[in-house]
Amino acid sequence: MKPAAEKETRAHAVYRTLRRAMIEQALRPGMKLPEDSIGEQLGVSRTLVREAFGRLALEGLVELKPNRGAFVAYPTLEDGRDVFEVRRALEGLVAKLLAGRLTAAQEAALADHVRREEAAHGRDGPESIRLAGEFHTLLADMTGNPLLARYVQEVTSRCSLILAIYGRPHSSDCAVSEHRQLIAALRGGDAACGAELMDTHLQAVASRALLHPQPAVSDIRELLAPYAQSEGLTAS
Amino acid sequence: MKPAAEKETRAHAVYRTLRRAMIEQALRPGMKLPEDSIGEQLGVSRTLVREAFGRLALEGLVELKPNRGAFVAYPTLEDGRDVFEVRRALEGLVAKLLAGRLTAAQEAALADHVRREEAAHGRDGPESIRLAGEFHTLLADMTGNPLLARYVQEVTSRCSLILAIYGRPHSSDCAVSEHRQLIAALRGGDAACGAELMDTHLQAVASRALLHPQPAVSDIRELLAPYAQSEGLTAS
DNA sequence: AGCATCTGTATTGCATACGATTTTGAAACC
DNA sequence: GGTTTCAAAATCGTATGCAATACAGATGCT
Repeated sequence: MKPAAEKETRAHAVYRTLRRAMIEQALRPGMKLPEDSIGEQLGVSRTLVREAFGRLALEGLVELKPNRGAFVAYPTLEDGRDVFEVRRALEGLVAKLLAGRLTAAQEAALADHVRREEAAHGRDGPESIRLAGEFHTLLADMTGNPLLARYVQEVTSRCSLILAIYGRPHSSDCAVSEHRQLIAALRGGDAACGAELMDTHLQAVASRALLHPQPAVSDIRELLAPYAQSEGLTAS
Repeated sequence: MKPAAEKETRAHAVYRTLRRAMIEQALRPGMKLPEDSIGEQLGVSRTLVREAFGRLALEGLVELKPNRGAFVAYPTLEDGRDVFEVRRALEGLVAKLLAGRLTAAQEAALADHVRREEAAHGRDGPESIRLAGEFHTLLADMTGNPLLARYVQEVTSRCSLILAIYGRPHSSDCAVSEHRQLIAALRGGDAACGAELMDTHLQAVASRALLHPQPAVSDIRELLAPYAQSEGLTAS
């Protein structure tokens, strides 16, 4: 009956929960992440929270200050420039690998995703940001290169943070049409053209990121509650 | 720039120890890594060993099987191809960024490193492999892009494993001269030329690792060696 | 003998405990 | 009033303990 799915440890659930909370900006850059309260809120012990922190730190989403605790990363503008630099190289490779090799099913999946992006576009809430990122990870997955896919996911996450800090409120407005163009170019099959378009798209995303300060923190528990529930984690 | 005088937690020391042991092939691909015995050997508790495992797993050096424990990763040939594919993209960027921008100090550091590579070249032991990898991480560090540097370090680590499994004994023989050429090209300042040379160098490394030719039958013994060892079987 | 089932043991997943370090905040001092 | 001191509280780093799972050898059945 069941396709022998992975058992998915709870530590990983905590990781995914926190990750999503950060991508969707429920947890804002710079916020303190106390092991105790987060564990309590998610119904797990500090051990698992720490495990998640370690992983998130490696992905650049949290910063671990020795003996002082974990914080949602607050990348500088220069960090942002570095990330985009790497991202362009990685996604350039994605485009090169995918150009002219998209299956019909893949094209459908992409079209479907863009449609969802469009639907979420009105309310430019957290979902819109997440979907825009997921378009790129979806493409990366299609290369069949797991390492490449993981790296793209990571730089995409980091970019979400950077946009959260420096991006203008309506920054993701025009992304949808650019995604459509990109799909068309990849279907066209010219690798150079696809890579080029990907590059200009990313440059556009990067340039949309300009200086813009952001508000401060509030209660972590409240922010996490909806995430905990949707991931199957229940507090006491 | 961050002052961040890291206090270097013991967990990180465990990580570095294990990492080096794997790069230098003291821990061979496929070996079981029991938390208890390793912790005992290193004088720390399982907690810290687990923490190190988590990090190493993310870097592809260990494989974590749920409820079964940690093993030194045993990448397939296809994994190897994927790694080299990403590696070429990343290091192509390194070359592009560095071309014509090497300071005198940097050139000196590179020359010095190549000299050390040459020195270690006679005994083609683990040290030779490690140094060859470190040349690339050294270059990546010089870009001043920490993310790029981390990725290059990671793919380099993974390549070390792959070479340990599939590489021929004298595979790193000619690498030194290629490194010299590369430095010269970067000093020359033509970005395209530097990137090109980096690419061919990496292709050469990859093909030396038998990624392009199929592994011959005679390699089977070597493929099985790590397994044999982890099972307590001794061939020769 | 060959195969399935059971049971003991080793090892992991996770929680908890405790000393160490940092932070807080109030009292003391200039 | 502003700064310094110092103790209490909060939080982290690490070790250890317990339940759950997986593995190996023994036992029973055909």
